[in-house]
Amino acid sequence: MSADPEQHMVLAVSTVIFSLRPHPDTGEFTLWLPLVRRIRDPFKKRWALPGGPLDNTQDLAEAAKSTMHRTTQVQPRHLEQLYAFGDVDRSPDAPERVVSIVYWALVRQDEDLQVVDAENVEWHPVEEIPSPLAFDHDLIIRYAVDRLRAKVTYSPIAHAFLPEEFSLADLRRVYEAILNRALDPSNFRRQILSQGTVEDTGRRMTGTAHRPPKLYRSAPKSSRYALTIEETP
Amino acid sequence: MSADPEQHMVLAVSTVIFSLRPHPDTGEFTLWLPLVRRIRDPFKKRWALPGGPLDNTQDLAEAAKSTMHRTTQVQPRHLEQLYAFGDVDRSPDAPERVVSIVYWALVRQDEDLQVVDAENVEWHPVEEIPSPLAFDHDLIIRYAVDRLRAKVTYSPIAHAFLPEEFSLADLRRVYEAILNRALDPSNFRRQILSQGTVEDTGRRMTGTAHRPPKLYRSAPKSSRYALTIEETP
DNA sequence: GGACTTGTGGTCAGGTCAACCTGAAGGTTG
DNA sequence: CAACCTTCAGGTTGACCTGACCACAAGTCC
Repeated sequence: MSADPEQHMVLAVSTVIFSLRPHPDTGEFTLWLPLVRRIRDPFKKRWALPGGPLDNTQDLAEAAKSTMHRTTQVQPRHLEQLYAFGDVDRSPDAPERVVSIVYWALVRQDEDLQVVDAENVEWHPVEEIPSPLAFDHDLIIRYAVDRLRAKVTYSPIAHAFLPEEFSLADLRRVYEAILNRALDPSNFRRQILSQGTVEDTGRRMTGTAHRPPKLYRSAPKSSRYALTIEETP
Repeated sequence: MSADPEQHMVLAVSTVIFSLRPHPDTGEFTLWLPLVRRIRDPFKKRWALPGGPLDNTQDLAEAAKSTMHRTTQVQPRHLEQLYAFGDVDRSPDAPERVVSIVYWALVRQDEDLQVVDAENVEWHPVEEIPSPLAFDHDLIIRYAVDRLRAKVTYSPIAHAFLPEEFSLADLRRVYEAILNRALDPSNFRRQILSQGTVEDTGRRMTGTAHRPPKLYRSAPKSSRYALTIEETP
């Protein structure tokens, strides 16, 4: 247990990095995220979220970004603070008490492809996490997925998964992967267009085996929200 | 400035405590919150949110609750983590870097009335905050109010302001105070009843100068949300 | 009793959303 | 080449939600 008053306290940053890739078996798009295999106790050899102690010269979001880049070489597209986890007993057997400020991020599909798995870093489909993870990281991931699902329904963050230009069907497949259910193409189209978060590029995709779809880009954000603390690098 | 790598880092808890009281001038209900006058540098004599360093043996929420009780004698009814503020330059002139995990809470009207203002603690209407506050506390309050406004529209937290039994008009006045606009009594009634968060006690208020309203109590929470990290003491 | 105030219940028009339908525009296949 | 298949693009319909408004209920106050 960790209730020794004399014990050292550590402030750390953990990161949940979402990417979108086809599942190797089914070919369906699903969420993936990188895990790091721990090489020391506690939880030696268990998988864990990328993270590290907070550097005294970095803002929290900076620290999250550099942790992400250091472990996975990705540049997050959407970055947002999730929660601060700090229960006393969340790191049993650890020599020190750890308070983790968790950030979650979305990375773009095309950038993601350049990624080569480093040693002790592996990407996993979010429904096939090698549980139990170290610490309370299973809980953190569940919470992050819930937040992503909720947020995608009222905020245009899904664009962050896609490259510069995309068809509405691409965007719909992103939503379907996140929400894990099929969406009516026609209704989806109407909703997205009505909210004004995408704009027509005037061009169409070529080489499709069917009617070529229009290409869109995400519209420059109008300041929709009065106040936002989220960072979007 | 605070970018000295050798500098000490402190993990603190700050709290935004919302209460509902009539405004002394207009008699309209508005949000109030307690502030503490700082007695030492930095920001000596400025008003600040109640808070304190995180004790090594306490969970974050516990620490928030004990800070609230210590400074204001209130027992929060709804308690929720707001955000972790940790930019390097948020405490200029402070001898150490401070990362603050902020909680916000709602306290019940009737409990609130027992409160006697301690020295250096004062309650203020939320639109009449004595700005500028210490540190980034103005920003924190704005953020907390935004969150409260948003949350009240999709979650039955407003009940936390009211005593055990209340009329729908009482509840409506709470919503009106938070959202800062008038609501149609009839439509409000329909919405609240349809969401099933209150139940009829079978009794009516007495001694009113008009038709006596029914009394309701808040319904036992069904597990509406799949996953919640919020604490409601 | 009559005026007044607030609670309670209902109607109605407009908007939103999911389910469904139809045609357009390409490639694919015999 | 012609028939066909797939996906995009756009429209229609009905269920439901919401806000504005109306009418009555049930007390107190003068």
